[in-house]
Amino acid sequence: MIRLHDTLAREKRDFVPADPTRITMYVCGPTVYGRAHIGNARPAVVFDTLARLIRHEFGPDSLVYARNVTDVDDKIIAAAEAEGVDPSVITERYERDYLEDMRALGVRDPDIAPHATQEIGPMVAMIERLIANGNAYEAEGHVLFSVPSDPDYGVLSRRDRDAMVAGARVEVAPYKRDPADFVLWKPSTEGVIGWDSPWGRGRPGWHIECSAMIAAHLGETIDIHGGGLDLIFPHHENEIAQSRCAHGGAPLARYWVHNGFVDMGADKMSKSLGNIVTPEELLKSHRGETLRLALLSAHYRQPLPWTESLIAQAKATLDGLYRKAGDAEPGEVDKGVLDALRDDLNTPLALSRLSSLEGGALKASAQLLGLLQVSAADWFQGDADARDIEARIAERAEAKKNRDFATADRIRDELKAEGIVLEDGPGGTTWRRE
RNA sequence: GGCCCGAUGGCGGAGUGGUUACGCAGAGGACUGCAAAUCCUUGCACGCCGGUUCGAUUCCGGCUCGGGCCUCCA
Repeated sequence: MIRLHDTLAREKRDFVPADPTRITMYVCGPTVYGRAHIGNARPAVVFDTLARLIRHEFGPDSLVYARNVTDVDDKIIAAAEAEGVDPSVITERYERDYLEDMRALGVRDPDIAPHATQEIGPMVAMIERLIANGNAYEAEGHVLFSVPSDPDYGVLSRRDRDAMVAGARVEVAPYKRDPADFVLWKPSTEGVIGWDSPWGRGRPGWHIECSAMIAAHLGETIDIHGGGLDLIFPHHENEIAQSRCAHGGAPLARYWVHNGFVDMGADKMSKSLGNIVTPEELLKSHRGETLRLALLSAHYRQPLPWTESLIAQAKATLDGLYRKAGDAEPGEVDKGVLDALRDDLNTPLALSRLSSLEGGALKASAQLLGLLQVSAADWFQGDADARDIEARIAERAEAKKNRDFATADRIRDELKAEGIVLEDGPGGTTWRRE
């Protein structure tokens, strides 16, 4: 039995899917206007790990995992204008980069990757239904969701309308009937990306994208909806309102799962704060599994301070695990690891269990976490020039045989300077990348 | 101001009403020509003040500090 912390209930609940043969999970994916940072990677890694666990528990074909791509957005439009190119140039480039980065972190592609620009029809249809139901209205080319029309608005973030309005830090547009109302459709001026609609040429608001794509691909009520903590309000709150009002009150998701932030120093990492570090940069000097282990080293709901020391610890831990696993074939997944993961995806506890395992059980258990995915030889030696290194090791062995330790040590030091570490064992000398 | 979350040893980080997390780093030893790796041993903790209790790091209240959200945000 898997237990998950449900943000709506603010407590851990037994995870009982509506249909165990078709479990549905939706996670808010990237808005592709720039390179992903390591904070963006956390939900991708966390929910990838959850997907692996669900498939292990319920069967390989039990889960339908959707992660969207937001490829129409004001930031994308701005980036395209800045470069003087079509928005699709921007979105295609950064989606490709995103997938490359995530794959390097051992994140499997989701089953479905809906793109906002490909789903305009369902969005328009949902907006029409909301208008018909009295939950939305047209004003000056915009369509707005009427927050006062939904008495349950605010259940996820637990805030009442007065609090939301009082703290609002953005000017209230004059066409809004209520300051809390949010945009479902907005007009596009000439030359800006847009689609024809009953309300004129325009483009969808951010929140309706997810609601419409979830309904189109997964159904009115899904099992798990995931994303970062900062999406609780307003994004997920608005999704709930739209979907529930469009679907006769059917709940949008049965479990709401939110990951904490990756912190830089005292602050969260974000593009607007300008304190980001990207997988692209990190992957130049660290392997993807190292970064993945670092991201899994804290519980997913806890903040994770990102430091050089964290990465170094992850690397050292992984070296040790690869040594212990050796060339073993994956065996049975350890029960302690499973129990830790079943308890609200307690990856730090699962990782601590790994250190007590070896061989096939270690390999199988680590692979459930997306770790130890390559052979030990690949991990330790990788693409280093084996033939050259073997030749120099032979040279050193000859020197050692002649008790010419000065030469032997010189060769060892030279290799060390190239990032190759030698280890003399009873069966001879082995080598690995640092 | 409102809502929410956190505070554990040098670092990361679980967990628990009463006995050891675990990992990384460090120290000592074994092994080694010297190292590395490995093995053995080892030191270091539960923000503050109250309360409940035979007993609290663990439960409750308050406080302090830190973080997040309050319509850009994973």
